[in-house]
Amino acid sequence: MDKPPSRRARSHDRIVEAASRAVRRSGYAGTGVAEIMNEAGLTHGGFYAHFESRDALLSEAVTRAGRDNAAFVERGVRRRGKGVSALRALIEGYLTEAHVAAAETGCVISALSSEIPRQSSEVRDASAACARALIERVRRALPGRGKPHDAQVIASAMVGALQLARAVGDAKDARALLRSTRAALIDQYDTAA
Amino acid sequence: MDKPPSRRARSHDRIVEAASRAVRRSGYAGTGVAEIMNEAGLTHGGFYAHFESRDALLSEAVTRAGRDNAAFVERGVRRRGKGVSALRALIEGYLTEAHVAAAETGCVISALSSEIPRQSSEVRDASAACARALIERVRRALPGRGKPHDAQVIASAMVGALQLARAVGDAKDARALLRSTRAALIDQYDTAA
DNA sequence: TGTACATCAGTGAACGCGCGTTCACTGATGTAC
DNA sequence: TGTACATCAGTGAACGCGCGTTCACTGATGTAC
Repeated sequence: MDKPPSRRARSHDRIVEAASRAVRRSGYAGTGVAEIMNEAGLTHGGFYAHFESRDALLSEAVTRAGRDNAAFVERGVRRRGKGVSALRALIEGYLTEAHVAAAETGCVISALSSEIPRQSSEVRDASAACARALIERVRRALPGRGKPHDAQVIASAMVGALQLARAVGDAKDARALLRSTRAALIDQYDTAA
Repeated sequence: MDKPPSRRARSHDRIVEAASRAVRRSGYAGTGVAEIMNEAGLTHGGFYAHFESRDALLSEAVTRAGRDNAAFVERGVRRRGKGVSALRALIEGYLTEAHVAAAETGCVISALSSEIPRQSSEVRDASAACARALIERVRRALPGRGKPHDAQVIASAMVGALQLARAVGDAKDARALLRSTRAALIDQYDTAA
């Protein structure tokens, strides 16, 4: 059986976990080493025993955030998935007011997308992988014979709508944006509808 | 007739113009007072004679960026607009590789969206107005009797696709994203097609 | 048109602050006997 | 099971740097006569 993780491994994990939330809450630029170490219950001095640089942490954090969120989405899809297509469950889970409010635990691409092109190649590569994974997750949820590029369009609309909903500031407008986009995507791409 | 603008007004204008590009190139967090003053041909000391704070500049900059880009888009739509619907001209102008590459002069929402929720209320309000203006511009381009919420969906897909295209890093994937989204939006919403 | 003066825009040095990073040290962990 | 010691993870002070902001001063602008 697995031996229990070392103290070091547990700390490392807590740091990355804290960073994966911080990065979605505060953005790449707003995420500081000292703050994260503090959230992980440590002092900032120990940071470089765990990571080569702040960017190394950011790239681990975004990868972790993508993975955690994917797992969360999978659970949601399975839970909703009684008599509802996977695509519909995915879209309805993503385009919710709860997701608008909870960026910290939500989709990492929607939380960071416009910052991605400005990052170091290390962080960009990790973030690009998350973007691809998101599109791939949409693709797998498509009913039988969706046109090959539908996943790209659906992912674009989902990410754009969530971000616009967060950006417009007004709750009523945000709701309208989510509702319109949910309806349009399900109407057009969910053949089971 | 208009009296010529004062030295002060000309400087103010150069600063805001420089900031409107800087903010799209480097993000809110990456835009510094000294750098912008330098780009405007001034030294940083004079900054606070023009603006109450850095945030005051950022909110002017985003407003300016939105207005300039809107004007640019209008010109593009008119230029393309020979025998092509306004909606098609708008979508085809927005979802291009040139726009992916030229964030600095492009749509301010696509350049900044994920950073917007983290800004001061001053900057957020100015940015939210740009987001609304973008949706409104799409709405005006819709053919006769588009369903009332189509503009929200189209704007979401445009913003999302442009950002994903910038995020995936790979030029081939970016092109595919743009192409899919252009085709899907025109196919579904451009009744003239 | 020219001079004298008041106002105003811009300069550059300085400030305090928070950041990423380094490092000598300490205290905890876990192995050897 | 207990002790001695080596290794390792974490601490906290310190560093240099760049940032937003302030300010006393200078040089340009433009008005009054």
